[in-house]
Amino acid sequence: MVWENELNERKRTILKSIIDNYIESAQPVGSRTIARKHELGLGSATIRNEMADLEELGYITQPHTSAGRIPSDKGYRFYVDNLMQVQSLAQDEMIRIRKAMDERIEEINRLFRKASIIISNITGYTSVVVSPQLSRTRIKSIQLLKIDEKSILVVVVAGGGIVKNKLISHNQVVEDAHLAKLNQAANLFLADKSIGQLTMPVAVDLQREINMPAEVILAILESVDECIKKIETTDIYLEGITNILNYPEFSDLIKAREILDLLNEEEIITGLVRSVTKDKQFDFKIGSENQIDEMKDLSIITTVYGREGKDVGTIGVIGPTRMAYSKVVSSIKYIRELLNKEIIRLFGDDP
Amino acid sequence: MVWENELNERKRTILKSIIDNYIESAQPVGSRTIARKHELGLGSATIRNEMADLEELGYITQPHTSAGRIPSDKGYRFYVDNLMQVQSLAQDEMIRIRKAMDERIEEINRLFRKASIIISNITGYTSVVVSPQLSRTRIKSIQLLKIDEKSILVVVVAGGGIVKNKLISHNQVVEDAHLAKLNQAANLFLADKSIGQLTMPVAVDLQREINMPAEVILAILESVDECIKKIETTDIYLEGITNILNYPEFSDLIKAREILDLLNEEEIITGLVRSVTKDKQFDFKIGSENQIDEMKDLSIITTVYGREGKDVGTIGVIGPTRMAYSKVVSSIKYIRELLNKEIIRLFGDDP
DNA sequence: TATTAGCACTCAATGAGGTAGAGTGCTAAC
DNA sequence: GTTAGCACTCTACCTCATTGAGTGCTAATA
Repeated sequence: MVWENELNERKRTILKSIIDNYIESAQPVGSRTIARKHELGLGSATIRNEMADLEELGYITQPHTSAGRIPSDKGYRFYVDNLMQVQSLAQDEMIRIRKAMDERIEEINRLFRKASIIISNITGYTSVVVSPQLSRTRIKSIQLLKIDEKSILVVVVAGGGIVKNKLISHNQVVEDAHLAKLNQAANLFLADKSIGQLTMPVAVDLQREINMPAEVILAILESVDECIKKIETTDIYLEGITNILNYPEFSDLIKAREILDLLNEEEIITGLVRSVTKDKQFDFKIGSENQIDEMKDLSIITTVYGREGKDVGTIGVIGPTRMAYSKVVSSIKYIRELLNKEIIRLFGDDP
Repeated sequence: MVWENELNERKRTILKSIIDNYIESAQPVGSRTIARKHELGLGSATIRNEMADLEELGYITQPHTSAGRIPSDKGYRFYVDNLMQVQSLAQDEMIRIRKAMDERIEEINRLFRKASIIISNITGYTSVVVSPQLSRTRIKSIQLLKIDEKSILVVVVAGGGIVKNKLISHNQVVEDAHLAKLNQAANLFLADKSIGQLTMPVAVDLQREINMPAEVILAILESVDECIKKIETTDIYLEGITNILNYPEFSDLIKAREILDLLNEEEIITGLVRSVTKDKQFDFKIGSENQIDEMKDLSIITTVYGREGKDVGTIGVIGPTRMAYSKVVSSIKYIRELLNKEIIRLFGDDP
């Protein structure tokens, strides 16, 4: 791994300068550029020597002999770990974000989508928001409704305005009293947290009490389970996918298409994003650190949001490895703050 | 418009040959190619003369003096109206589609998504499915559920497994009896088809009967209305958006991005697709026939599906003007057939 | 010993010139 | 009416030379 003290102060300054420059210009950075720009009082030759060292250590590379240097993944890694300065957002950007978030949203899913859109707008990259994984302790109520003679609607309600339902059709007439009984049973199982273990025997037991075919009972209970699973499933909100086409590193059509297709695979993205981020920390996955080959020129920055320790979701940005890391971090930080406020407003003091 | 008899038999044959060729090769088609390929017994010079005529009439154009000809929008229009031969799908493709559609789906929305995916897979273009606009006569039941002391869930169920709901929070304790009354009232309004006209006065009227604040009553009735509106709203399922990157005419990054962004604007696509298609007919919008400027190199083929005369949705394909029109038509035809069967299975004999 | 000026060298990018080939339009002959 | 033939046009492609940014190395300097 990166040996923290491998680089003296001067090398760090030069590396930072190279990376900052490259992030902005997308062009390999030469020694003269650094000498001129940065007031180090050093000549370009000295910087050339340092750059040769940095290259040997693997922090930067040369596209070809007579070009400047570009950061390697290792270089970016050192940058985000040690060099990057994160300033807070400019006042006008904060205002812009606040304005966009202003509208009161009562459905939590729409809130996530909105947050995602704002992030991609502000950063210019692709944004990703993964909803928190809600535990079933969050479920408030289960209801079975008779829609007509031959169909029953299962409704499961959780905190935060989340409602899932499933309609079941059968060819048995179900009596109201029986349905009420089943309703009770389902809620009981829920309290028990054991609804996941519903099996045929349980249904047979119930059947003794209420005069309904075991299949119908089973179908109903399975639907309840399905709704609960839906609540427990995380949703993913990706926005600004086509933004990556704005960056010169993806001007190759074939590569661009590959990446767009990848970003459209929600499961893959979910896998990539589900990081083991510690509370409030930012997690960086730079280029090839994302195992997947197609991601070798992309970085992902993620962090968690939500009420501490309880149900946390992930929020992040996907962009080229040459990403404005500090800008992205400060943007996410600010949006997370607003998002958390909204979540608390919506979920209130639920367990 | 196109003067139907402007073209004699030979010109038609040549035009068809040019277009078929161009659709396949994406290369301008020269006179020799036509002379060689097509057994017309004509020399290339004769065909050159005919092509000059066709160009003057506006059916084909030349990218530059020494290139072959490519069809103009007018040429494509004549092609789809008069020349195109639609054969039925190859046996193995039918099997492929049937296999993909095989899984029994109970939720109509998932059915539409699946159909959309299959179309884009089979054709290689972007597919679009717009769900039918359901009229409120289709609504089966409205239910108001008390979730806890301070929240009420509105559930509206329509045919085809469609369920919409909305959760309302308030700071009034609502009694069960009152809720039941409200429930009745909502269903009454529904039968009346006048729920759209709910206004404050109505709520005040209701308030006389049941002891609840007018705001709460109004909020509930408004939510009912909102759910009904959601049911009446069409959904759109776009798949295979990135497919257009496969075609050489969009190898220009800037143009590609423009088109991808356009395709991501669901409202615009809905507008484009909502055609005045007559029953069962296919509707072609070729290139600049789609008013929108960014669409000038794209064509849209749409048709309707669903139970005749009742609630029809739109199904279609968006691709380059150089599209395999006949292949697309036969694919859509076949998928529509399967889709209709499923719809009848799901909706049964509802009104 | 650290720094730097100077210089030879490398390589991508750019542009000019030249060629090949696909295709056309026109003319004259069939 | 059809077509062979030919001059012409234009793009695509190749090659070659030039430019300029940037490097590494060496020798001189502080």
